Amino acid sequence: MGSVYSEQGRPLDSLDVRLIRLLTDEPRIGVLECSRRLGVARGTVQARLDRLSARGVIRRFGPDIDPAALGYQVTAFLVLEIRQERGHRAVADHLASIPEVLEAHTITGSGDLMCRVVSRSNADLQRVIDQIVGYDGVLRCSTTLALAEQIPYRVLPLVAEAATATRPGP
Amino acid sequence: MGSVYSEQGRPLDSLDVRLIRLLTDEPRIGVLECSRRLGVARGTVQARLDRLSARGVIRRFGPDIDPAALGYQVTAFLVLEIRQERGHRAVADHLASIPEVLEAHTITGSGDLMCRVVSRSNADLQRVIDQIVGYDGVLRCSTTLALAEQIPYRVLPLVAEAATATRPGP
DNA sequence: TGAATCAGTGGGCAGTGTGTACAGCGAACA
DNA sequence: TGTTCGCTGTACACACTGCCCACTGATTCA
Repeated sequence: MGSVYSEQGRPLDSLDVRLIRLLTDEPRIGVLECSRRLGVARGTVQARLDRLSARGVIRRFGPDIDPAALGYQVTAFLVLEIRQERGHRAVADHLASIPEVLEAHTITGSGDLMCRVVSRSNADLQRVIDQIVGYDGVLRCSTTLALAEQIPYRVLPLVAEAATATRPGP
Repeated sequence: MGSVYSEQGRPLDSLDVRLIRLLTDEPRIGVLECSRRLGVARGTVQARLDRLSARGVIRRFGPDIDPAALGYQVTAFLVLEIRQERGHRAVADHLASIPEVLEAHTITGSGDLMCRVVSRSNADLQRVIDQIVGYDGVLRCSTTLALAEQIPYRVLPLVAEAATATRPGP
């Protein structure tokens, strides 16, 4: 069946990539400034942005919050084993109620759920973990601390790749 | 020693939280509109934003790209074991050269590096993994597929928590 | 081959937001 | 008690936005 997204309309072209890169580097600039930097008409930039948003490539323009700056300097990845008879949903709801849980995925392998949590300190992490395993749908929790961020989250290289990889042949 | 961030200036107050929430929900609105919605003066919003940026709480306002919309619908977490005698740096550099690697952390536990990668399909994931283990600094790679996103990445609850947790007593 | 469609261009217009400055005011602090 | 700091309200010049139009060039379709 492919997928909802697989059609992709037309793939990204180099202007899309340059636009995304520009906005990533200097997010506060407006459409007009973009058009000047990219050497195209303002309407073009506007149309490209509309299309990228409509296609879902650009999800939002929200502020990017740094948990560390809020005092949450410890990051950990937890793999949970759950009582499968109750389903993932209940556990996910429980996790969602804990602010320190930043994201959660169901996974393959020996565990059932993987989540990313933050805490104020290693000691504070214990409190968060206690909260998570306090729920009786959670059987086990194995914790992996993130020591240093070798590659901070990034998408730009992927965007560039997506544009070149799907470039139609001659 | 606390940490670089531990001082935190003053903690977030409720206006900060409401501002961040507002900008998250409707990122395209400007400072003036924010001030109207929040019922404060425009200068106040401007000052708060400046402070939040200066403190590093708001990292940027960049566009949030959805890899799935680019055709990268498979997400996986890889745990790498590396030749430690060469250090993490070389491996991290290698990983950084692969667009499908979205982030990477050094970790505690039996592995050395954990990274998040995306690919166009399960078959395509093999290609990405081959690229990663093709580098001889990488000894082993254990792969965990992310099946479903139970909690998409979020920070808002944490922001609210940070504000209430540090609220000064009466 | 001719018609239609679509993306891009360049221009204009009214309305609105931005950057910036300034004076006044209340609360916190020394 | 005086100072500092954050917030308010106001003002002004400038720039940008959203929206419109007419025109061009390329591609698709009949």
